[in-house]
This record gives sequence, structure tokens and C-alpha cells, in this order.
Amino acid sequence: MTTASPGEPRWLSDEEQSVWRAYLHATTLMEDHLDRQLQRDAGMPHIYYGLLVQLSQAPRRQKRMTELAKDAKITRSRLSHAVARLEKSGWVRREDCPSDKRGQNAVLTDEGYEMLRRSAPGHVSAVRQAMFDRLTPEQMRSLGEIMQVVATGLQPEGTDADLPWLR
Amino acid sequence: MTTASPGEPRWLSDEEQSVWRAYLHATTLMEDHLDRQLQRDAGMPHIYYGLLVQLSQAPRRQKRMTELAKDAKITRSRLSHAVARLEKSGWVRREDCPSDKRGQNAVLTDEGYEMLRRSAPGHVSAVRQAMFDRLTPEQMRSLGEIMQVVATGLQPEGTDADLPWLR
DNA sequence: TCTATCTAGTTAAACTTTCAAGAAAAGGTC
DNA sequence: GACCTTTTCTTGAAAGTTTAACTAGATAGA
Repeated sequence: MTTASPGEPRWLSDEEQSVWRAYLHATTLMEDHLDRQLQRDAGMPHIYYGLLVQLSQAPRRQKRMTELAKDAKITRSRLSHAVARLEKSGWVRREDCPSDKRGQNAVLTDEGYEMLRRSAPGHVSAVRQAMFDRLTPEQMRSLGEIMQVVATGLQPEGTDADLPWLR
Repeated sequence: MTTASPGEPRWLSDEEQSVWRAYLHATTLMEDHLDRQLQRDAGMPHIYYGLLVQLSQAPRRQKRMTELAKDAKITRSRLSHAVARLEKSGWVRREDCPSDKRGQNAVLTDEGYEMLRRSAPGHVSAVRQAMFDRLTPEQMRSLGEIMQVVATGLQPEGTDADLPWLR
């Protein structure tokens, strides 16, 4: 249901190939760039940083594990490991959820918030330098639309809910 | 030189933030999607598949390790591990380089080529379905330009050569 | 030649991610 | 309540990646 029907190998045109190569190239370099920048300036990979950002924007700087995993588009297992690591670093703390004894809240600590405050300018600057400072307003708008289309197409099948929301 | 100068935290505008979120979201979903597709249909992650593609397009279906690493934008260390794994699977074989006794050539085996031939249609189909079938010709052209700009901006500093070609 | 330096590739150890399995609580349904 | 299913989160092992150190061979200069 997800992939090919045999017998009709519709290859990519030359232009499509070239766009695809550019896409892979650029996204690879970008991810490497940001991982390196954050590893250097904040001591953690990009995705971990993203988790802290999510927490910093949540109501009481905390979120249920499952919700956080969903918002960050990672598996719960991966999140468990990641939070364990962030806890060891002191940026996050776990708290039992009062209303559901199975639940855990990941809470951004003051140290975590402070770290975020310190490293955010550098990160924004890296993003801006790598992407926005190089694009015209038209290109920026266009990129937004395109990424929106692609994301929507890849969105977890169930159009509405969060049932098999990831893999 | 790479990141911020303190005192001027130029944050992202609302639109920039929205584009950036869409970018992260879409690229994450895309990478997950392709990794899953290839793990299922070819038994290897996306990047390993890319290595085989590179080899399949090289002159005698072989390449020096360093060159392959450079073309695939990964470190030599990562390539060493990857080739070890691909060798164990039988898709790739190592050969001593005749002209440089330090050198190794990674060679795509017949089995590797055959596997590629079998799984390529499904992979192309997955890419097409996730991206090209959803974009207008204008969007495709625009995406190509944008990715080109971004990649160029992140290209290893040394404008000409391959000195510190990666990290 | 002798020596210092550079390049190619590998390796070990620490870390991250994935996969499969599992414990515990919650939610039906009878 | 008893029973079955689902949801939440964790765990351990295997796979993959990163970092730094290391071996061997190539290169260049005195």
C-alpha cells in the first residue's frame, strides 16, 4: 500500500533527480551543521535541544512523556532514553503525573531553562545564517508551502487522530 | 565566526518560525519514511543504500574509501563501519588499491547490484509519492533552487579544495 | 638517507537509536 | 468483580554513530 506496484518503474526525470540530490545534500549538511553547533555550544544533539524547547514553551514547562514524544515526532522509547540522559545532565526532571499513575511528566529544570536562554541566540543565529539570510522573501514563502505539502503527505495515516501516530 | 555575536539576538519572525518548523517537521518525516521503507525492502538504512547507489554509478562499480566518504558526506570512520556491515551482508567487497598500499576500494558485488536493481523501483516510488507527486512544476523548480542555495552556503568552508571537507 | 609531516583507513569506547519485550495502571464489557 | 484489551512508560540488547587515538604508507625537506 505504501510503495510500488511492479511493472511500472516510473523513474525520476533528470530535473527530478537533480532536485532530489540537492534536497538530500542540503538537508544532510543542515542537520550535520546544527548537530555540530549544538553539541559544541549546548553539549547535546539537535533533537535533545528540540525537546527542551518544547518543554520551555509548555504551560508549566512540563509535558506528559507521550505528548512530548508525539510533538517531537519520536518514539516513546527514544524519548525515555533521551530524558534519562537529560536528567543526568540536570536539564530535565521527571515527576509523577497526579491524575494518571502510569504517567510521567518531563519538567524543564531552572538549570535547563537557563542553559536554553544562554544557547538560544547562537542557535537562532546558526539557523538564520544557514537558511533565512540566504533566501528571498519569495523563496521563504515557497519553502514554507512546499514543506507543508510534504509534511501533510507523510503525516501518520489516520487523518484525524493520534492512533498509530508514528511507525 | 560561525555563530552569534552577543548583544544582537535577532530572533526569527513569526513567518520564519513557521517555515522553520515546517522544514524540520517535513524533513524529519521524510527521513523516517525512507529509512523505514528501505529497512523493510532492502534491509538497510537510507544512508547505506545511498552508498550502494554511489558505487553502482562509479566507473568499475568501485570507489576509494575516502572518495566515497566525501561523496556521501560522511566521515571515514562511519564509512568504515558501514562498509564492514555491507561486506557482511555480501553487497560490498573490499579490495586493496594497487597504486597506494594504504588504500582500499569498496566494490559493489554482483549480489549488491542485483539487490539494488530489485529495490530501486520501490524506493523511487516512495520518493515520488512522498515528494514529487505532490509538487507543482513551479514548486519543484523552486525547491531545487532553494536547496542549492542552502547546500552552497553550508558547503565545507575551503571554497575550492577538499581540505577540511567535513567537520 | 633520515626525519618530520601528512594521508588513508581502522579501531575502541562512549553515546544514541531502534526493536522487541514487558510491567503497571486504566478502560471497557459481561 | 472478573476478564480482556489498551495505554503509558521503561528496559535490555543490537545496530549505528561519534570521537579520539592509532597503524601503516606516502611525501617532502634537509
